[in-house]
Amino acid sequence: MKPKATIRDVARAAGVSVSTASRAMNRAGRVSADAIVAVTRAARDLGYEADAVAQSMRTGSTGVVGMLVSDFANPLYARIITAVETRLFAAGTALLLASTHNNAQRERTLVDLFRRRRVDGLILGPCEAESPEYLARLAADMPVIALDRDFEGDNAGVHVDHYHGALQATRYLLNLGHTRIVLMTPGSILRPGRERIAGYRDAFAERGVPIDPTLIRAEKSAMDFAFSEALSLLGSSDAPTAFLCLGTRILSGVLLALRHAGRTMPEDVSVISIGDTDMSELFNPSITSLTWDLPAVGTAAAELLLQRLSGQTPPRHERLLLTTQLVMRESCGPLARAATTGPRKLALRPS
Amino acid sequence: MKPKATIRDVARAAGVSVSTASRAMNRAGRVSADAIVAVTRAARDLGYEADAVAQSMRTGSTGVVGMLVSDFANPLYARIITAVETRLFAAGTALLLASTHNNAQRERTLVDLFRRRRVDGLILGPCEAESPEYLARLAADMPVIALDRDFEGDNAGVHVDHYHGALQATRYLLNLGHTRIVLMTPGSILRPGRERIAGYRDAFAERGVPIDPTLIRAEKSAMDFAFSEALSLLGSSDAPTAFLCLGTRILSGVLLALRHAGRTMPEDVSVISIGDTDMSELFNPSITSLTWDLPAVGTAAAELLLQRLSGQTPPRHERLLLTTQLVMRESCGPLARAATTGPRKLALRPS
DNA sequence: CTGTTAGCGCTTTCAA
DNA sequence: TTGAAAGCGCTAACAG
Repeated sequence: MKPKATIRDVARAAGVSVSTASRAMNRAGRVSADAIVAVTRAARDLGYEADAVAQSMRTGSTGVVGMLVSDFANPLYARIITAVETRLFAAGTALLLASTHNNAQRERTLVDLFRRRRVDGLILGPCEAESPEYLARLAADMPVIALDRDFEGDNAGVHVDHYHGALQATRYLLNLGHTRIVLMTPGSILRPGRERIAGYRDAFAERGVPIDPTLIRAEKSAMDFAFSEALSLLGSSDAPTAFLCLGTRILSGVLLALRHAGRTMPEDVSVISIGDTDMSELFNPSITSLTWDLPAVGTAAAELLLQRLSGQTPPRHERLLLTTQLVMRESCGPLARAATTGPRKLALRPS
Repeated sequence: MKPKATIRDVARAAGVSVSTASRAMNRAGRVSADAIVAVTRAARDLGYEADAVAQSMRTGSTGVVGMLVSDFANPLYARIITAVETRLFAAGTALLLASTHNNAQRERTLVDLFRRRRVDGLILGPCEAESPEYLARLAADMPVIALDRDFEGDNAGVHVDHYHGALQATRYLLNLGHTRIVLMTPGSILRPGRERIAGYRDAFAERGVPIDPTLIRAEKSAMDFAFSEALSLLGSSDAPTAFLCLGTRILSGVLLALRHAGRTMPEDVSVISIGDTDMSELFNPSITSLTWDLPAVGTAAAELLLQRLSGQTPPRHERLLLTTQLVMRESCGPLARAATTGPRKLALRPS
């Protein structure tokens, strides 16, 4: 573990001063061709790598961006993060990643940690108990790009049009004759949750169909929670005939509940999932999915941040709205009379 | 965006010198209770946050660890990373994450980037074209924990016992009467690939069953690749009756191929998947899975690294070997004569 | 127990 | 075009 070469070593080897060495390597200011050649050679020979910490100290910029999401094992976030990392890498910027576990307390701790580390900017995914004021205060201190979060003041963010997504998906199910439609989405405190509930409500309102509020389950997104919720709903006298599962883990829980209750898709129950994962595509029957361009979210977020970092502070409150698509597959069917009134069918396929 | 308070401001406000302020906040050396109180108060009042960059500069340690995996959208890695992050967070260490896309060139670029950033240590997932010498050289410079990689010299790592895993899974299929068993795994250049092939071979050898090398497909792990490979195998005259799908995307590709070819599990073809994902559990039929404790891999890696960072350089070449388990589900069945000789059945379930 | 001082490695005025 | 020197914010000798 030999001590790393410093710029002084390079300067000495090249027979110039440190400042010339610095200028030569950064191609900044006026430097003679001779100096550039000598310094470059010396640097290569010594295996010199500029100390990013010292550079940060001097320049005030770390070349590091922090990103916080609730859970990066969630495939939806994973794809967004991948896109962010790809874009940042192209810009030579590193990514400091941490998970909030949907815990506001932890989020703050992490933000403080990142701030202390002098990250150049922050990308924040949705998190429980988000407070727009908190965000606004934070954004006053450093560039912040929010994903699907409400903002106060003029700040940048990337939003997905969950409202119209939920509207469209609910309409689709209503068109198939369903009215006992369960909406399951993570937290109504979060923007996506609120938007989805609004879309769902409006779809019902359009038809003049009254809403059963007990069918809106906007709480935890854990699989076991979704499982027990779905199971109890399915066991009720006026059981639902369709599920809008707007969370990866929620979908898993509902599918499991369906199997336990001996219901089949789409005969007994119609299901719409979220995000176009392998699961939705490969499941048998394949699952109709409400989705959007996940990588675009990540790329846009990174792009927005990079732009701001490069000083091109655009109109500040730049916001992107991405639209959703409903990918039609086999998991939805017209409402079967039998499913709501007649005796319940037993398991139709091996479970 | 008010300028952040520095330790000088704190010292002045507390009426002490910077060094006393520093000592008070770091609880290092001898400091009077009075000083601690005054400094703590001043720091709080000023909203002081120590500049981690300056601290790193001075102490030589950044409190940041770098991690490189081929693809963090892969749910298996995602779970490992989650565990790593959780453990590191508990230790106040941050995680710099990047994806190699299984590209040796990119891996080196990233390692250099991280080194320049003076990360305290590195956790490296498997990557194509890994070279043990490269790793050894790297590890001479900084603490490196390798995951499922071959090492030269004495270095630490966490390994999964893919050999016995593949052995056990292959035995299981052989016991069911299968001999036309396809082994699909990412890259035979990587340790996991090599180990699995060895386990597969040895299981056949135990029975004295000859191996058909064309059934070993250890190349790319892309879904479309797996799909076309599986489809062509299924279309051959002596089609396989079982698939060992040792990659998340590989499983997806094979399942899709099965559907396209109109084969059903487990009647026509038996399938074993990897990693205990929702997909394996929820698929219909549920899929027998070769798995291991993913979070344990991450926790162990973080632990090993943290240990080394804290100076307790243990016997150096500390290596952990994790065992695999075969989770029995419904996707495997005894070899059906009809499947290999008689006319092929058409799709049995709606696709 | 506390203050003074010397840098960590780098970039960037400022003069030459 | 180049070099000398200052100093980013912090910690750690060292002297008091």
